[in-house]
Amino acid sequence: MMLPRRNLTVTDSANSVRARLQGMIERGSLPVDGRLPTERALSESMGVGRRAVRSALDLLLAEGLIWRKQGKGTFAGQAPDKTQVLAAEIVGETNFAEVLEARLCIEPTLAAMSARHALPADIERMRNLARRTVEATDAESIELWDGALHRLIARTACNKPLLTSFSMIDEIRGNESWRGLRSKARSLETLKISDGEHHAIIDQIEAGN
Amino acid sequence: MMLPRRNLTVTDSANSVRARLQGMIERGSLPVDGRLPTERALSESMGVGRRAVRSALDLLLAEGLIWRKQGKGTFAGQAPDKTQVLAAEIVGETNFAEVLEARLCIEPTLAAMSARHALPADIERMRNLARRTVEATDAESIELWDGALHRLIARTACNKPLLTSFSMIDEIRGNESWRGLRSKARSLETLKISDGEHHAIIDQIEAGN
DNA sequence: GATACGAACCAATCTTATAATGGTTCCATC
DNA sequence: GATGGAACCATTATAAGATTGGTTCGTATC
Repeated sequence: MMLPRRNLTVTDSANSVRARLQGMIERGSLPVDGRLPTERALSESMGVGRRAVRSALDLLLAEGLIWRKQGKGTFAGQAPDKTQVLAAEIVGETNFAEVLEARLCIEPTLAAMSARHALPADIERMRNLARRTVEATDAESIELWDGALHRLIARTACNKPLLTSFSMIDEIRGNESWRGLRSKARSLETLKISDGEHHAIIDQIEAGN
Repeated sequence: MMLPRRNLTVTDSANSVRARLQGMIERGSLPVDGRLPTERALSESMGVGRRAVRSALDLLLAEGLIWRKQGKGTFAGQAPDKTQVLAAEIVGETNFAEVLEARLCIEPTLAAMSARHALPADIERMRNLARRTVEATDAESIELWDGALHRLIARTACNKPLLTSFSMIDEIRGNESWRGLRSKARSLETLKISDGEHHAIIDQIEAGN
């Protein structure tokens, strides 16, 4: 093992740690709650400084693979949102048209905010999700990838109140009892917001508009 | 098993306690959180048994004047709903600028929806609230009436998901810890959205735009 | 004998103190 | 300049004790 190039110093040890952590995450060798070892524990077990561990975690955080909370810990996956209960309460007091209206109010703003905050890596992931959406064949897969794209845009908008609102509305929309309505709405939606429009939106976000 | 005619007998001392408690509530001689003394304290201070106190509280509970929670206490008014809980959860994960952005996203849409659903009586109430807002002198009153106007517009929009989002964001905005920031934001806001603009908005809603 | 009071207990919550964790800064070393 | 180590800060978790509403039982007083 030789590493003569000291140029890549920042990414050198940190990226090694990142790779090992990513392996742990993807191997699923974590507690059920997805909790990672503490930074100090990782620093000791991997024989590197805590700074390198934090750099690695910063990378994983930017990739959306983990989330952290001071005083709580580091966890794989996405931060939990407590919007389910609220959504379940509302789902009986509204209808599908209202939910569509609400989405049309919030999502364009989220996209505009995302344009101001999204990182190149985020754009890359958006394009991947848009590609998976158009490549998907069955209705369930389309909904899965399309939903992931919308959630990614919402998350990269960096506005917690609006993100929570979006999550809640998205929870309502995803309600099981509206499966039939969703498929009908999707056929309308795919006519209007086709794959090309998806990429057009992402282009706008990338351009910062 | 046992529910004979305790109703009549208990009402004697219990009803007396109920009256005194109702007086306390309506007189406003309670802490800001509306907390009532504990059952044991009331029992001692009023010279009756704890059972009588509980009967009195049961009556007030049935009347909707108080709410209770085991291990927590007895409080005047209504129990906080889930949007308040959700708002309290995310108030620590956001900042004032984000809340302002979120409001600017949702409120214009709510006004537009209100224009499609508001009744003449609603318009009348809006004008009243706008008048009270401009007539108010101290900052606290302005905030009170202005908030009521915005909530009325949100309610008359007839869109439950968006109304819930608005309520949640409004709860965050009203957070106690941001009192100073709010007064600063208000001075900016009153410059832009003056009383004239309030009425202009209401005019638009009345016209159905 | 019915009712009310006091006491005790239970379950949920609050309060407080302590420990743990992420976030940050500083310093010594290479 | 980068790395590792240490210390400190702010937030959260955890555990123990106190508080509070919910419940039951025994006794006394009428």
